[in-house]
Amino acid sequence: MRDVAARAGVSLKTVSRVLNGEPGVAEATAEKVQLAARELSFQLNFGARSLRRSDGRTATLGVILENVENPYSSAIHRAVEEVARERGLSVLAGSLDEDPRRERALVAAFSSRRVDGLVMMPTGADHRYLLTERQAGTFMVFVDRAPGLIEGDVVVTDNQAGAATGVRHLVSHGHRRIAFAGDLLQIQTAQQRYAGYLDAMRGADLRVVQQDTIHDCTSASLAEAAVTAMMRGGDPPTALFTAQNFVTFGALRALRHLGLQHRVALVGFDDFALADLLDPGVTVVAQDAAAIGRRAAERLFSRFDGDDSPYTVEVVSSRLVVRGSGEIPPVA
Amino acid sequence: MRDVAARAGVSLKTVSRVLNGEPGVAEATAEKVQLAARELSFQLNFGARSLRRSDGRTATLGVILENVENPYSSAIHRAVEEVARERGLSVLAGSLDEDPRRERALVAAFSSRRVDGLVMMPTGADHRYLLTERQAGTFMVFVDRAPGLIEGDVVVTDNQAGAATGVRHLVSHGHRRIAFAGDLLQIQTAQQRYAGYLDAMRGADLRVVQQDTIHDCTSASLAEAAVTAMMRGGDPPTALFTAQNFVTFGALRALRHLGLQHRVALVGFDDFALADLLDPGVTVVAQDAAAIGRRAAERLFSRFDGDDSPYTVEVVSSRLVVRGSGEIPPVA
DNA sequence: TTGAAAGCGCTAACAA
DNA sequence: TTGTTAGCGCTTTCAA
Repeated sequence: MRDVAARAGVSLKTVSRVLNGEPGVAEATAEKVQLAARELSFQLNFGARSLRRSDGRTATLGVILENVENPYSSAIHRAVEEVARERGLSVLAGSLDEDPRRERALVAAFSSRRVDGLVMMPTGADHRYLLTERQAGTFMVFVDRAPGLIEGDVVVTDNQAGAATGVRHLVSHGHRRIAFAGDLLQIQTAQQRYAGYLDAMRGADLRVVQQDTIHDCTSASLAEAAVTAMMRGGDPPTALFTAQNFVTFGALRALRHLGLQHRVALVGFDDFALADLLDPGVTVVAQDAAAIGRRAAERLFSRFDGDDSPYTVEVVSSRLVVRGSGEIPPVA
Repeated sequence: MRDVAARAGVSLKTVSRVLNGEPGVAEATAEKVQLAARELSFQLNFGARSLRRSDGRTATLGVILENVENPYSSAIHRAVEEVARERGLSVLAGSLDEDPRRERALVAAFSSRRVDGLVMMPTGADHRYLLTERQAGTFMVFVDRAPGLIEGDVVVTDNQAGAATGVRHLVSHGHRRIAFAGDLLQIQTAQQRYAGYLDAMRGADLRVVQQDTIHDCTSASLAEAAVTAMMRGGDPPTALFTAQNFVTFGALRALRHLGLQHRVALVGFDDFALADLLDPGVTVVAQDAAAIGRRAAERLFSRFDGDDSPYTVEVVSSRLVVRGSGEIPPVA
C-alpha cells in the first residue's frame, strides 16, 4: 500500500480510503489511486486490515459440516457460500466425521483465523466450550441439530413431523407391520425421526414390534445386512421406513437382492439423486438442505448486523415425494 | 498474548516460543505459559502472526471448484482437506459455476486473505492473470483441466484414454453404431473425451455418423431431450457413450421413458452413487476424484517445501466399472 | 479533502 | 534460557 501511495503521490490514508470505498475523497484523487493500484497489481491484505480494525472483522466465516463430501452437507455449504458471497465474505469449510474432537479442533483452527461467524452441525453432547468463542465475539448458528448444554440459534428440519408423515403414508396404503431402520440412536436427528415413527404408529393404533426395529446402522452395508436378516426371518414386515440416506441405500440393496423391491413398501428420510430412476422410484421425505443453509447464513448475518434478540429455532419443512416404492400395497 | 505473558510472569517472546513449539524454553517455564494460556482461553491470532512472519504464511489454502455441491468437486475438496489437516492448514472453498469472472473474484478474495496456495479447477481460456499471483508467492495446482495460456502443475484424469476404453468396451460387445453425447464442447474435458470416442471409433474402423453425435448438453434435461429425439429417429444407434454425469442421467431417463433401457447399451463417463442399483446397473468409466485431490494437495505441499523442479502434469487413471448397461448386445 | 502518527498482535533479530 | 526492540500492512484518531 505504501508503494501505491508513493506512485499515486498521496498518503497511505488516502489509498486506504479509496480502496475501502470510504467517502470524502476527490474523484480525481481516487482515480489516480485506482490506477496506481492496478498498475502494481495491489491486493489489500485482509489480515493486516482486520488486525487494525476496531471491529476486527476478517470477512471470513467458517462452516463446519459432517463431511463436505456428502450431498446434504455440501448442499448446505453451497447455500451458505451463496449468501456469504453476496456480502463479500469467504468461507472456510471443514469436516467432522461425527467426531467431537475434530469439532473442537476445527473450531480452534477457525477461531485462530478469527472468523466472523460459524455455521456448524454440532456433534457430541457438550458444547459449553463454545461459550468462550461466543464471548470472544464469534457469532454462531447451528444447523441440522441443536448443540448440547448451551443455547443458540438453530436451523433444523422437522425431523419428527417429517418422519411421522412418511410412516403415515405407509399406513394410508394399508400397512400395519412397518419396520424402522435408522442411524446411530445417539444422534439427535435419529432420535427425532424414531420419535416420529413411534408417533405415527401409535396414532394409527399399531403395535411397535421389537423385531421390526433396527437402530445404529452406521453404514449402508450394516443396514443391508440387518434388513436382509429381518426380511428373511419368519413373519417379516410389509413395509420399511428408513430414517437416513445410507440406511435407505442399504435397504434398497437388500430388497433388490431378495427380489422383494416390488413387494415390500419403502419410504426413506432424505432425498437422493436418481431416486426417480430406480425401479420402483423411491418415495422419500425430502429435506431442504439449501433452505437450511440459506437461513442459517441469513441468521448469522442478522447477528452481524446487530440483532441481539433471543436465540431462535427455525424449523424448515420437509416434504413427501411420492415415486412408487411407498405406494406398494401390503402382501397378504 | 500480553495477558498470557503477564499472568505467566514471562516476556511476550517466551509466550510466542511456547505457543509455537519453538525449542529453547525450560520445561517449567513452558508449563507456566501453557497454564496461563488455558486459563485465559487464549488463541493465537494467525492474522497477526502471518503479518509479522518472514515467510508470511497464513496456514490456509484456497480450493476453487466447479461447485462445492457437486459430487466430483466435493470429493476433491474432501481429499484436499484431509491432506491439509495433517499439516495444520485450513481450507477456504469456493464455487465457479463455469464462470471465469467468478474465478477471478475468488482468486482475488483468497489472495487478499493471503492463502499459501491454491488448488483450482480452471475455467475459461486465459489464465495469464494468475502470473501476478504466482509472482506474489502463491503456489497453485490445477485440477481436472489445464489452465489456458500459462504453464503450471496439473492433475487430471486420463479423459481421452478413459473415454476410448469405454467406447471400445461397447465395440467389443458387437456394437457398430455407437452414439456420443457430451457436455459443452468448449470445455477441455469434453473435448478430450470426444477425442477418445473418435480414437476408439476409428481404431475399430467404424464410421462416425453425424446424427449419432450430440454436443453441448449443459443439463440433464437437454441431454434427455436430445437422446429421446435421436432414439426416435429412423435408424437409431444401438449403443450410447455419455461423456459426463448429467448427460448420463439425461440419457438414462430418456431410455427409461422409451422403454429401451434393456435394449440399448450405455457406458457413461464418471461414476455416481447407486449406479449399481439401477436396472440394468450402469457401466461407467470411473474417475478417481479423491486421488486427484490428494495428489494435487501433495504437489502443492511439495512446492511449499521448496521443490522448484519444472511443472508436471499428473494423470490419474480412470477405470471401467462393469455393471450391465454396457454389456447389452446390439439389437438387429 | 488530505495527511501524520500511533498501534492492532505477533515474530525476527539481536542482546543479555 | 530469556528478554528487548522494531516493525509487518493496515486503520484509527486527530490535526491541518
